[in-house]
Parts: sequence; C-alpha cells; structure tokens
Amino acid sequence: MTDPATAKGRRARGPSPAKTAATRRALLDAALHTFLEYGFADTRMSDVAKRAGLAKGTIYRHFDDKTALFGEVLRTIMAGAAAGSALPRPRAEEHTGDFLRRAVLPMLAQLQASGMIAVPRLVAAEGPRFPELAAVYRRVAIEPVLRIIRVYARRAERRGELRSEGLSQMPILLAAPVVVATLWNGLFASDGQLEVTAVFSAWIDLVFGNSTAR
Amino acid sequence: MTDPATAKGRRARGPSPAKTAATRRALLDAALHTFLEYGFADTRMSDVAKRAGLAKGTIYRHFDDKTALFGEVLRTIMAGAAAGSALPRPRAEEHTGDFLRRAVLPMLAQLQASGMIAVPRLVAAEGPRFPELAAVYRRVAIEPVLRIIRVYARRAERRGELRSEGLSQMPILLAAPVVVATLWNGLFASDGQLEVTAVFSAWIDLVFGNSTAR
DNA sequence: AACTAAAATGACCCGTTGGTCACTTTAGTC
DNA sequence: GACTAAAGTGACCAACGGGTCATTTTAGTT
Repeated sequence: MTDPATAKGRRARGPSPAKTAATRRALLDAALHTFLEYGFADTRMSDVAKRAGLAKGTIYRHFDDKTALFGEVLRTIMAGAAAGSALPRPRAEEHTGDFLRRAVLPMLAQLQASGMIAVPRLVAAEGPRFPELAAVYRRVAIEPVLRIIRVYARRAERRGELRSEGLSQMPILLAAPVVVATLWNGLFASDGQLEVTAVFSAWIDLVFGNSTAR
Repeated sequence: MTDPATAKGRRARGPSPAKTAATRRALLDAALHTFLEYGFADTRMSDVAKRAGLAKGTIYRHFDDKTALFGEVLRTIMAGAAAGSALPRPRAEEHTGDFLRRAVLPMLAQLQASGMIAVPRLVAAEGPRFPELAAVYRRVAIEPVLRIIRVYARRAERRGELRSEGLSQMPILLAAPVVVATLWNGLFASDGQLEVTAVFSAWIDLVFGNSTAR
C-alpha cells in the first residue's frame, strides 16, 4: 500500500509499536480479570487501569469506551481459544466414551487451571445486555463446539453406543453439565466447589456406560 | 402481646392493612419483571415504581433499599415455588424415565408459561454479587430439587435402568440440560429458542432410553 | 543534545440514579 | 363532616463513576 519509506518515516518519533501493543495487552488482561470478578456493571474503569499499572485515561487511548473494552476482551479470548484448540482423533475401534474422556478431560483441566473456564459464565451473565456480542460468541465459540460434539455423537450412534439418537440432534446435552458446574462454582465460590472434570466424567459414565463395567 | 383493643385502636385510622399488602405485592411483581428483563444493575427504581403504577418514594416505604427489594423478590419467588410443588409418585412398575417425563414435563411447561423459568438465570447472573442470597437460593430451591432427583436416581439405579451409579451421586446432571436451555433462551432471545421440554425429553431418552424403543 | 510525535497522565466535568423528606392524599373512626 | 394516622408523592440532593483534555513523559531520529 504505502511505500516502506513513508511508513518508516511516519513512525520516525515516539515509542515503538511493540510497546503500544504491550500496553493494549496489559489492559485487556486486567480488564478480563476484573470483568470476571465483578461483572460488567461493577467493574470500575479506574480499577482496570490500576490493575494494569496505568492511568484511567490511558484506557481511552486504546478503546472507545467501556463497552468496546468489554467487547475486545471477549473477542481476544475467543481468538485465543480458537487458536489453541486441537482435538485428537478417536482410534479406529475406540469406544466414543473413552475417546471423549481422553480428549476432553485434559482440556477441561487446562481451562480450569487458566481460569478461562469462567468465561461462559461471564457471557451468560452479561450476554442479554450485549446481544451482538452474544451472537458473536455463539458463532465463534459455541457453534464450533456443538459441531464437533455432533460429529462424535453421530459416530457413537452409528456404533450403537447410545440409547437414543438424541445427542446428535441436541449436542448441547453433552456440554450442559460442564456449563452448569461452572455456574455452580461461580455462585458458591466458597463452599462445595464442583470438580468440573469429575462432573464430566460422571456424565460420560451415565450416557456411554462406565468404562470398567461396560 | 398487645391487647386487641390497643391493636385495634392503633390501626384505627388510615388505609387498611390489606391495601398495604396489595401495594407491596404490586411492587414485588413489578420488581421481579424488571429485574428479569434488565438485571440488577440496569434496573431503575423509578422504572419499578412506574411499572407498579406508583411513585419512586413509595418503594422506600416498603423496602429499605434496592438490594433489600431484590432480596425480597427472590425470597417471595422461592416461597411461592416451594408452596406449589407437588410431584406425583411413580406407579409400582413404572419405568423411571416414563415417570420423570410424566411428572416433570408439565411442570416445566408451566414454569415456562409463567415466566418463572427465567429465575435461575437471574440468580446465576446476579448471585456472585449477593452471596448470602445465592446461599439462600441454594438451600431453599436447589438442594430440595437435588434431593428429589436423588430419590428417583436411586430408584432407577436399583431397578437397573441406568448405565452407571453416577446420577444419585451427582443429581445436578439431571437438572443441567434444563438450566442450560434456559440460559440459552435468555442469551439468544430472538433467534433459535430451545423448547425446554424438548431438551429435557431428549435427555431422558439419552439416559434412560427412548420410551418407544426400550 | 535537541527535536518531536506518540503515549500516558489524572484532575476535572457532568449526567445518571439511588435515596430523602416535607408535603399531599386516602380512608377508617367518631 | 371533622379528625388523624398511615400511605403515597415527586422535587430535590449528593455521590458515584464514565469519559475528557490540557499537560507531561517517553523514546526514536538526526
């Protein structure tokens, strides 16, 4: 587009673009954690700035307003999640229940460790006030997951591993227990946390049969 | 305590207590619907008043502040729900899956028709900011439901209808699909609503087996 | 070292809204 | 119909917090 000389000359003075990007990242990270902890309404722009070690005004050099910041936070998260998703394939004769355990449990553990597992809860809580964002989240995060579930639901149905054909038509059933466990943990933070992996495992047992006593 | 004459004399002038109670009910009802639609933070006290056909100041003659109003709304809902819950019993040889369909589906349909099915979503969204309320909700609404689920999960396990013993240990698995469907409907209000009863029915099929082809 | 453009700052502004209270209206009692 | 206690009212207040912008700091260039 513009020739290199112009581009170089244009950026002749002032801090490097890398530094700018780093500031932006710091703000997004601080915002994510603050939003997760307090929700949108109870998040103070000044708190986000403080957490990032910056002044409130700085936020507005990178984002139009609070809503835009929230949107960028979610967009960034989704982009990162999409990048880091690489599901293994089931082995030829592997029982689909075993495969799901093998594939999904480590992923859940990682999500839990990184704190990212709370994101769906944030979306569920704030989504109604940001319908466009909810729609993006659905398209970018939810639908792909449902599509994958549908693939393996079909496989399990083909192999006669399930008691009904319902799962491929309603793939959300497979994800529901994980979502609810996450909500639970957000609601009752202090007392009686649910181990998300244990919930999922019990769910697989119930639907596909316990692996030991199949 | 106080003798009747005193009590009567004390209330000798001014509007009747019945009228007061009606006002209170109108406010609670208006508040419930406004909270359900906008959430706690985006609910304006003036809007609640307007919806109830009263002035804002009137709210403060019945409730200490916004938080107290929210709490009373939830407490009232819970009391009402607890009162109106009468589950039938399974017939002697009835398959537990059939029984659950028979017992739960009408209840879900009724909850959906009355709009009360959105309450869990409200609690999930606002709960983290009101931990005591979340705890009350858990004790009054969630735990009783889980207890009932556990009873029928045990029955099903005893009768060999399930593929694992997990359900009685993790009764939340039964409720999860309904909760998630409700969240979904709140998030994507305009497009692709889920029929909660259909979701529950598919769940039963998957876990207990389809009633036609058992 | 001087220069300067971009980045960062934070005191300030101002709209919004929860909550107050002096006043008005309502409805039982005598 | 006069009396009065409770219910209801809505203009008003104060605080809070999102967003602005004149000023200062930073760092690449010459």
